[in-house]
Amino acid sequence: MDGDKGTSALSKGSKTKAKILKTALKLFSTKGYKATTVRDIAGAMGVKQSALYNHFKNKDEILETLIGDLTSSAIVHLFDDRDPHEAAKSGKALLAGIGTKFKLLSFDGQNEALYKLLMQEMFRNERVREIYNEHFYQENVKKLSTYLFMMMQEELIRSSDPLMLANEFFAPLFFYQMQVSLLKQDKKSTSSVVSLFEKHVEFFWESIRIEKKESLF
Amino acid sequence: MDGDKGTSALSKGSKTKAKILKTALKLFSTKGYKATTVRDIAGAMGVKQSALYNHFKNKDEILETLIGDLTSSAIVHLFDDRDPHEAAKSGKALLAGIGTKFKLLSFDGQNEALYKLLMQEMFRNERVREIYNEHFYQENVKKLSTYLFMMMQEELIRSSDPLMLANEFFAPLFFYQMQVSLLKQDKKSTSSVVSLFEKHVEFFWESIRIEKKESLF
DNA sequence: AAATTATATGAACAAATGTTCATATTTAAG
DNA sequence: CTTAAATATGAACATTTGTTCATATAATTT
Repeated sequence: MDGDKGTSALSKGSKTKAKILKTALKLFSTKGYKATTVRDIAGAMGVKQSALYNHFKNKDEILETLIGDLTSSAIVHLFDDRDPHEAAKSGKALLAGIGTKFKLLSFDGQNEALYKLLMQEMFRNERVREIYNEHFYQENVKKLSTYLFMMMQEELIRSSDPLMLANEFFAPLFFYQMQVSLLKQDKKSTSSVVSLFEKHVEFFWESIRIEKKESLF
Repeated sequence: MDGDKGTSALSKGSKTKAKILKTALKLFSTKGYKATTVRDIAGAMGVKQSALYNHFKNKDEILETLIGDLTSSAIVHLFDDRDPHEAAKSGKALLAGIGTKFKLLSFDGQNEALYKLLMQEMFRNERVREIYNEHFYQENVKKLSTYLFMMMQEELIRSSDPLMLANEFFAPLFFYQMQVSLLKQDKKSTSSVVSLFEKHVEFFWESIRIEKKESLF
């Protein structure tokens, strides 16, 4: 019934369902859930409103489905699941990778829409808040803090509160992602913000790294 | 007609108008603008819906007024207007002051509601986006970067890109403010985030300050 | 106290919106 | 080709929602 995306032999049915979700996401993220009507969604895909009810029980179920998809979205899976110890040893490269991932996600249309939906619904929908907090925030910050802790043990970075550091690394990336999203909405240039992603990684790393001992000289 | 707030001799009329705005802000920030009905607002203040139309042309005008108030809100005036040179000389104390201000604002009910309204409407209302960008973001970051530039000249902090630094200082404060707002919504403990405000200032300052020359020894 | 102004009420309306359903049309299976 | 299942349509519905307005009540001024 579901799953199996990417298969070209999909029954037309599930293709339509996917189209509804895609269209709804675009509209929800632009106008907000409440301000988007069932007619808007149907109209945008060249179909009458009643057709949607063959695929979803009601409007709420469309939102629920999108919210459910959030959990498997790219924005909640920041880390490749490679060996943690190896990852930690790579030091700055690991952080640079995360920075780049954030930057790229800012420019991925699908992710951008999900991000905007998240930001708008978070404040009025407890379930969205829960997903944001557990999957998007907590999970990533915790994972990051364990990496940072390992880096401390490897004496790559100075010893301090890993959770604090993880937050300090995470927060600006989140913020810059928001800035990109806002600028793009008005078709303004994003170049100044884009450079901030890299500058952040650089600045952060310089703040925590242990200067190589001049024992070589 | 307007202005003159704080005067106890206010005509009852403007008191009602203020009450409408206060109630509407509370509801808008909780349920979102579109999901809040005129009946909701009237009901919350124990009055019939039609009464509101003696004070505002329509529902939109209530939102417009609240948005207009954003400009004069505390969240856009982070800096006391004391002498810039004096402020810059105070170094870390200046940053600590801003950090504290952010923290306090997170726990001010009025500000919290405005913040939530801002966050929700920003993505679908161009005017809100403009106010956020110009008054809340740009203005503060620019001001902060001039302070940081002065600190560089005073050799209090290391020389680098002031605008980048300003963003790096600003972003986590913004993020932590959001976190507090979300946690409070579910009546969860905010203590861990609260400490992050101070830790951020500490971490940031340690990252940029120039270690006192050991010329004294 | 009378008159004027400001504010509140109740009832009503039109438009918008989510939803249903009987029927038509398309697609897939036997 | 026939049949069965899936999907789309048009029309209608019950609510919800923003708004208006004539009238009532309260407050302020003269």
